[in-house]
Amino acid sequence: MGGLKRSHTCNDLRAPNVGEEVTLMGWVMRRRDHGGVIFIDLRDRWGLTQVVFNPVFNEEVHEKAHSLRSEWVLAVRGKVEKRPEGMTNPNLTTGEIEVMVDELRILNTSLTPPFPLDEESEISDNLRLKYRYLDLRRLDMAANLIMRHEACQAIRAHLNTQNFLEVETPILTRSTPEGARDYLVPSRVNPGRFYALPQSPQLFKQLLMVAGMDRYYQIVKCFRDEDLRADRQPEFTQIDMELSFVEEEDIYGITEGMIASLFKATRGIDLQPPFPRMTYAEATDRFGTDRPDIRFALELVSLTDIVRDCGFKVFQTVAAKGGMVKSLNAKGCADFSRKDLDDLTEYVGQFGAKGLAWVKVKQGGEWQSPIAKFFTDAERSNMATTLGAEEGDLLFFVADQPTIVQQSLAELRLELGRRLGLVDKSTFQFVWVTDFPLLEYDNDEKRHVAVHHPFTAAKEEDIGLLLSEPGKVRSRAYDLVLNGIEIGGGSIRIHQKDMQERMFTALSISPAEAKEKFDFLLKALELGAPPHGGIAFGLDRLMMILAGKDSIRDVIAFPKTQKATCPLTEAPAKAERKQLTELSLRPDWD
RNA sequence: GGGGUCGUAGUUCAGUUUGGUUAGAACGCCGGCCUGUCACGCCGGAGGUCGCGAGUUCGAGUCUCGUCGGCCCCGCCA
Repeated sequence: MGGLKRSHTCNDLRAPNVGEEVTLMGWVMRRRDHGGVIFIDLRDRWGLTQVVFNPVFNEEVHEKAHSLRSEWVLAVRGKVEKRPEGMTNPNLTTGEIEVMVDELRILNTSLTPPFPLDEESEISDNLRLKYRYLDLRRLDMAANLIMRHEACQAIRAHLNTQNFLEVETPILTRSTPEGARDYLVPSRVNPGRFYALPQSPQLFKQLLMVAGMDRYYQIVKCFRDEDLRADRQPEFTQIDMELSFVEEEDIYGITEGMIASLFKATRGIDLQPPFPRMTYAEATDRFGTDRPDIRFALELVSLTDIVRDCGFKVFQTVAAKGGMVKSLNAKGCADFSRKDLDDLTEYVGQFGAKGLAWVKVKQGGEWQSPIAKFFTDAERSNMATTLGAEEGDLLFFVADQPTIVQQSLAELRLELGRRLGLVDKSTFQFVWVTDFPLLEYDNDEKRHVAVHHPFTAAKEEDIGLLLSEPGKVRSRAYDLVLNGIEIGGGSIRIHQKDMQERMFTALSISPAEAKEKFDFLLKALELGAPPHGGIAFGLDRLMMILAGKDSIRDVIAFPKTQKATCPLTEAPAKAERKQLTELSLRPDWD
């Protein structure tokens, strides 16, 4: 750097610095060459400072500055000057000053970048990821990483005051059944054996409780080999916590404090814990989902009992066969066009709904609807009352098996919320969802599987039902939902060996299989395991929401494409034959 | 595994509906002019494997089939 030493960043200098001699280093963001005076916006991670090359001030340096181009790396030494009257830039934090350059060092040149590095241009994801180091040089992307750093700092600071211990757990571990597909790593020294990358540090953090660590946390990578989404990457980061001698209320309190300090540190927002709570049963009943967006109403209304004996065969049959008829009232939407209704019908179709019945409530409460004629006056009036229907409203109905009704109406509700502008994007609405079912029946596997995971404790009063009516047992699991997005979940764990064995039985995991795969856990549970529980948060999703982005890729430095590739490194790549042989792998491809 | 959508200059896009002369625009880039700009301005210029491969046709950016890739979604994600 030619003996120059940086004195300030590009977001440091203000009016009080006028007169100081400073040295800045950074990238050429933009140049405005007037033939005479030349302006350069110099950029670093912190911001922009306008540096000026004036031939009257220093002719030699001005001459040299003509060659400067986008993204060249510079060191400039000069004097901070107050901008002339009327020339300040209120859009820049450094807009009151500029640096009159007396010495210019070109630290590196740059090819013309493959895409503009401003904040406005929308570049295709492929190109952004291929040149991610350029993409991240953009100030808005840098801001995301900076905010993520601040979030991690706030989390650590808060948990440290609460007597937590940060402990690392293995990345090379063993596959456990249930849950997502594992990433496998072959073992060279143990031919035919494989490590699995952790889907979460679940068992290790429980073992840390058995070890007496009492309060553990870790900001840790987790791996799941499943298909990607805007909010799902194959490797993602969890804020993982576990606590001993606690029950649900302790977890809620600790994490509400942590989330509050996180929001304060990153966005300056004062949240008001405690967050509202809702049981799983209530959430699915009112919103059709276990992650309700409570920023707007438009709740689902059950009509199953009302239409059980009605004249409309579709509804009647569904009700008779144990299905469900639910509805929602889109207030004031009776002016929706035929196309709107067709679009929405198609929309709910992708969630399995075979149709979307609708009613437009006209003058005097009269029904305009293809299905109006199937109902008696009394039935219509009964439904209208239940739905609070008024003139100008649009009523939607879905009749099917419960899972389809709930999901399609939950999604229809969100879609209507978006279309009608019901969502206040500036608010953060948290809700704890509690009392999840412990188990659900899996039609493919022909057995019950854990809704949360196999180490989740059942509610005391439901334990008796574990083997007789497993589907009715409620668990001590909880999720934290923010604006309709699941940002975290956890549970109070099973801490006694016999209870864990009964759980495996309920899951149709044989004692032999349990011994083979979970012997280490069962042993630990009979060697003084304390009562414990915990929770884990999706850091990427939290940051996505805090940064106001639609994809977690925007808050991850080097994310992967939807096909789980990295355009920058071109991972995954082919392996050398020799490497595979060393791993005792004999591929039958190529 | 499935559905949708996009792929044209370095970038972002128009052109594809209804096949037809030399594929356009803006920004960027290159050159010239310019001493107060801040998305500087003005003048000029260069720049194209229309993702790839077959096919239909006198003729394909445009139609058909296949294929590759980006994105969104369903399934999947304890």
